[in-house]
Amino acid sequence: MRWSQFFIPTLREDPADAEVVSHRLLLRAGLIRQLGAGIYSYLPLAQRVALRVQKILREEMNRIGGQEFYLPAIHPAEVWKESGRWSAIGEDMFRLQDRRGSDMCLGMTHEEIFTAIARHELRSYKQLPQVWYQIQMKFRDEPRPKSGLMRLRTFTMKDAYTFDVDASGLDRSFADQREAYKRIFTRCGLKFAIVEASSGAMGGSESSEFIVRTPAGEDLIASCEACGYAANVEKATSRLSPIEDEAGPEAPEEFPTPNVRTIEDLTTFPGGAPAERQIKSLVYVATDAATQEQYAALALLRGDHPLHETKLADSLGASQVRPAHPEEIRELLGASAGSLGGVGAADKARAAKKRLRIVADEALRGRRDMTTGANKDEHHLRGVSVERDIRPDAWADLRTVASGEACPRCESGTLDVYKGMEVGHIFKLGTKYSESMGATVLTQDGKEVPIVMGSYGIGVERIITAAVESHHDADGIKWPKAIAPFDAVVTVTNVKNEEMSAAGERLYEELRRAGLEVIIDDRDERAGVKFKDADLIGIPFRITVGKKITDQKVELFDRATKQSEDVDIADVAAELQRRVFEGL
RNA sequence: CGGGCUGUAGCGCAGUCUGGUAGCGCGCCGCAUUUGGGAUGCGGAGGCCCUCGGUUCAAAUCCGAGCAGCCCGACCA
Repeated sequence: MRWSQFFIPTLREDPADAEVVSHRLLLRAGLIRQLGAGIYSYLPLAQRVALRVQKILREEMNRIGGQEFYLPAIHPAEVWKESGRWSAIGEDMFRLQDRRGSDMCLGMTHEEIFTAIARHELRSYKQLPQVWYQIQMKFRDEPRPKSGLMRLRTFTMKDAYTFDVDASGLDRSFADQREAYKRIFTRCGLKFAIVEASSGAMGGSESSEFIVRTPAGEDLIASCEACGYAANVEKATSRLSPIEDEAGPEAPEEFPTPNVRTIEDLTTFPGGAPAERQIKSLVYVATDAATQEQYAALALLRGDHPLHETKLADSLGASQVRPAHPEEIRELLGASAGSLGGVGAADKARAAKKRLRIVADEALRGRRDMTTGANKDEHHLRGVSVERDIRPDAWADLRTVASGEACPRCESGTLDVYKGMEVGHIFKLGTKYSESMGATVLTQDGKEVPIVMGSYGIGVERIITAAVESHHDADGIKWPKAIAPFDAVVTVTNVKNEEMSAAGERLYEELRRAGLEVIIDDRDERAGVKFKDADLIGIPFRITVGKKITDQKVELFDRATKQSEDVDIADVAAELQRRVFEGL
């Protein structure tokens, strides 16, 4: 390519709306332009990067037996109604109607569509396993798109689906995908962690996220350096030192607590209790994942422990939970937040004819002589034993872990909580979709069984974003070699100088013949402008053809290390080939 | 959906409080000089001041409604 004719609209100044590093640099380097909130156009430079990412995705998918499909992006509602997700998914789905008034949607993922194919065509265990994938546009009407390509409303996803006859087959397919993902992210120049995650509304038994650490990330990851434990905080646990309680009184004792509204208030109130001796009581409204029925949930935690809402939802089997409104709380328990508690809550709910489910955090197991609200404004109870006086409907891990807590897996480590972005997510789906949609095969002994599925996604834009977040400096992007838009740029410092210009053109042709992706900066600009632009868009290597050409020397500049050296022009092609292809 | 902020030239912004000729920097076009880290001079082009309505002799500016974007939170497959 010739820079003078190639569309690279770089910006000298930072765009006002871009705060996150990757967003700012992708705009400034002329890769993307915004069309709307969470909707971006990819300009030629970005498309070159995306195509290289996709090439890696295809190679690694094909390597584990993947077969590439290309499915529609617009779907009739029927298949989504069959799986139950037409109603289970809320406003995140773009919905529309066709001219006949039939419900349609834009595809936010493709489990239903692939399953619809599988149920018609897969009949026998002999056809399994199958590994199907595609690289396709996805549409999700995010409530809050943000940070450039980090959270988009339309994006490119490599989504793969596996079909096995049984759980052990799924285990193998899942392991294959996991290994493929490791190779993909490594080849793309990313450092990542594989973490346990909640499978959420996706369903299924197990899921792992691939996370790239960056301050711009939206996920919180708890990890232990000592043993390698890593989990999304929506799933992470930690080991707590046990607390020895006194037996306490025979029964809870009520006492007045005027003006006490919070756990904190009660720690300083005369006759109160330290936070770890209090029970925090939080009322939520949960939506059942299967029936869509709404009901109240009372979450109980140790006073100094924050709730993690995803954990609460998972423990209830709810598709979503939200904090109850003050009126709802009063209707249910007859008191305001600040004086709530689990003692007698079930009776109160029954009296109010409301369904209530009480879930207690594991850290409350066996605790006695605790203090909590009395479900009577400005009154609390002391001497509460959780099992004796509350008898929760369920025990679950509800607590959000914090940095510095002890690792749940190893003896010595402590947890570090850091921000990261999800670049890939793999799920063991099991039979959720095959059962609801009737995708079955016959086993060897002639039994009809639902196909056991897995689903595996990688966001192409997320890889690009993570690469920029991980590889940049004050001058611009430093693309990892495998996904850079070009391998090298030949910079002719002065195109009006015949000798430089001619040497540059000859070198450009030679490098192209050597199999390198090269762009020649043949613009009639001053050298400084060209250097700044080359640094900004982040091409890994720059060959500067300048004054030293009289001695047959050019300069080889490494963008990542900023090291440069003079090389004989005759040796450049071989040297570049060595550096570019090394490690790929 | 709640809170905050912003819509003026391609980009970054001033002007709005106190109504009266629409400005600055960068970029863009032409000419000259310059040519290894975002050159200099001279000349020039470029505007539905987000939209609609209202007040006024007069609105970028005041009032009302709407739309859009960004940030925080809620949310998130």
